[in-house]
Amino acid sequence: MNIGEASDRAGLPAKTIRYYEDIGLITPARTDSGYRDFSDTDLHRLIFLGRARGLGFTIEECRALLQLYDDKSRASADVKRIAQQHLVQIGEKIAELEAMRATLSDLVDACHGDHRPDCPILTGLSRS
Amino acid sequence: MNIGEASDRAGLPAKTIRYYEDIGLITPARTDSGYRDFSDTDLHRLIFLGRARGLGFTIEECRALLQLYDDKSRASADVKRIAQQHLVQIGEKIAELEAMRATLSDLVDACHGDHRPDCPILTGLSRS
DNA sequence: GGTTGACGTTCCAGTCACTGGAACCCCTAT
DNA sequence: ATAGGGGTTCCAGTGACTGGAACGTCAACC
Repeated sequence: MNIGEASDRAGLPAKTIRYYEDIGLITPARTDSGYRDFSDTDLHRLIFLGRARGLGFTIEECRALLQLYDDKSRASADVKRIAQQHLVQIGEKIAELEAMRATLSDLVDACHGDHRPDCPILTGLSRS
Repeated sequence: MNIGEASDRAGLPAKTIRYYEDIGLITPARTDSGYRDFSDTDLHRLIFLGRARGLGFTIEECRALLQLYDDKSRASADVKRIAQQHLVQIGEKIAELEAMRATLSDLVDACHGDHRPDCPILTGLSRS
């Protein structure tokens, strides 16, 4: 199949697929005229990439996961370790955002939000 | 004060401060020899920027907030609106990360994590 | 067989918010 | 005079794409 169909079926923009080839995550075949020709295996890798990226894995983590995916003798523990590290990172990010939300929420609550120029949000942001 | 002291007192890398000048968020004076010369007002703006960025406001949001900060006749409602929009965005991001965490957590739980090659995480990522 | 239009190709530049590094200048102390 | 620790500019790179230009290919229709 060519890139349009692969794009539809994997749910990834064609641009992104070309980019993934550029950085060596996939290596689709080529037709005589130079069109990319995606096999089912290529498609599966693209779907895999879409999911893993959707779960917030970085490209390099995806590369590592794909290597494990290809490696028939991998230990599932290797995969689990990567996934668990990533879970920790997600947790940290959530905590960070929740701290932001709490701080900003306090500032917003303190702001009367009318036409007067006095604003606790700006004061809160600038106090040293 | 020159950039090193401003950097220390604002808690921002000198590189970042130069960048902020580049994109017009601050315009410190210059000495005869070309060194940047930060006033207290400049420092306050830097602190303001550091806080706002720390709360996840984008540079353009910071620019808008700084304009409101400078505008003696602003309405606090304008500031509140920006902050509330940002709160919504933070909430969305948290929800997204929590969905990721749930999915990935399920996959990790399903993985026995031993030396065997069979791995539910990889299977889960590739199933279409 | 010619034309149209959708699809494909490559390559370059831009995004966002910095960050690193090179090459150079200035200031103070010894 | 020199050494060092500042400062300066400018260019390039990050991550993960995305937009656009300029061009090639394919299938369908007349």
